[in-house]
Amino acid sequence: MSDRPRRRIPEATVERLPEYLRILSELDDDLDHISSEQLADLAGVNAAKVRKDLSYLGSYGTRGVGYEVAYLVFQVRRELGLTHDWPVIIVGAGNLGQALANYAGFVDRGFPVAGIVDVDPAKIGSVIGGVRVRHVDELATLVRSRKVSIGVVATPPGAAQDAADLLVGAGITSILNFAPTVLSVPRDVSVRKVDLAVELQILGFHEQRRSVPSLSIVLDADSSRTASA
Amino acid sequence: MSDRPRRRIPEATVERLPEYLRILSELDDDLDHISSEQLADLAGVNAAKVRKDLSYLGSYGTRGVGYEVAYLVFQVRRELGLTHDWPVIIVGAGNLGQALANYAGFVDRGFPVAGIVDVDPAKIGSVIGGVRVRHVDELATLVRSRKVSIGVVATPPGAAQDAADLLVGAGITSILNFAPTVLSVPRDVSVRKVDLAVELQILGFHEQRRSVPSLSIVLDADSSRTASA
DNA sequence: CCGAGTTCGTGAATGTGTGCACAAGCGCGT
DNA sequence: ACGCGCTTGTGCACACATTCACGAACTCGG
Repeated sequence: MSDRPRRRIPEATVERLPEYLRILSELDDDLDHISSEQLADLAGVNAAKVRKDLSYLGSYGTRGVGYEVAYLVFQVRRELGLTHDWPVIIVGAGNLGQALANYAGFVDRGFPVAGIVDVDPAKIGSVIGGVRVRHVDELATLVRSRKVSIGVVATPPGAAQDAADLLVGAGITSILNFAPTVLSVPRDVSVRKVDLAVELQILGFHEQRRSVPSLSIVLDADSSRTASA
Repeated sequence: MSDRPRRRIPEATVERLPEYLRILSELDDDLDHISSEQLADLAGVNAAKVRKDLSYLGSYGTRGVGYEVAYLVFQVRRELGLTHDWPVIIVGAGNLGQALANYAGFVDRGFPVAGIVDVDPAKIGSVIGGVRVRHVDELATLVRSRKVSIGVVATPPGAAQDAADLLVGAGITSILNFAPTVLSVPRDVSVRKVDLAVELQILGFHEQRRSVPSLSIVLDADSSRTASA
């Protein structure tokens, strides 16, 4: 109850912790300890990185033994703020919004869908993933009554900024944006963006490089981004 | 025709170029030049970064004037390998696979869906986004006949590694993985992963930090990740 | 043709992330 | 009780990324 090391955790580490957590959660129950090397293999990174990442949480490993899985899971969850669920609200019930609402991975990992809203009367009332689609006018009410702090923007690009404004107005402080648009929000609101086409374009870049090693020798191994376990 | 500076482009820059490209493509036609500062505002980054990023492509700006939009678009597209389309194949016709196939942003930005495959007989034959769902056995044939080099894994986690193996076996060299699983692939295959729940967990982490500024003062401004345009 | 104003391109400084390599600590067998 | 083998935790060096700051190059008005 008393301890809280509270070191500052590097952003790069924060982005890897969820992956470690997923892997640890899926391990066989009869495996009670895991070494940094085993975890590293499963996560497709190197062992030193795993140790350094975990060391930011405190010294939860035992030399010569490894990390106790159950305890480590608990610590990572605590650090990520997963001691309780974080309800999310989805704006936009199009293809993507529907897929997201149906995606079991959300609720499984602590992010139940508290609501879906849209402007299209044809969609309102239909039930997706167990949640009824409501009119966007009810957004603020929903956010407040369900104590939602995370919003997901799954609208067409043209409506994304409006959606963000609505979310911010309703008191949302974190936004996950799937629209190919840069959102403008107050500084104290966090935004993460996932642009599917951007991911493909990055792959396309490397793909193209691959076929033109002509000049500039082949000093471009690019072994990062690939895994081996 | 002759020139090709071919400097090595940093990965961080590669990840931003698609965003610049999108913004530039959406600009008014009557705007023929743009300054690094304007572009930076639109992209939510700082101007020096834009200039440095663009400088890796060569010196395509004019001091005192800015960058000629049309020419810059051309150069960025060339650098990203977008001089021609890159057909993609989607494995998995579930909610996410369907949403992806329906997503106009793919074809609009040069990544037409050459095929969708699944194992479920109930799904095979249905048409999504103008493409008919085929049996996964036809994957290799499709890949080869349509010269597909990019695969998208949109299967449940348990089937993701099998899907990746099939893609690699068929000759795919880049994979975009939406399944919450670490894929193991030969070193010469590029993999990018998008895990929706991970994104939420990262937001959750910051969300939780927000509510506990108690100790450790408030030295955590975290102004990155937000934009202002 | 010159000077004021603008904007690029980039060297240098700073900040962040990675990975090696090794001392310190733990468990187990004898 | 002790030594051996294993694994963590971390200092350090290097690589990568960001930002500043300023000279160079351009436009335009007079």
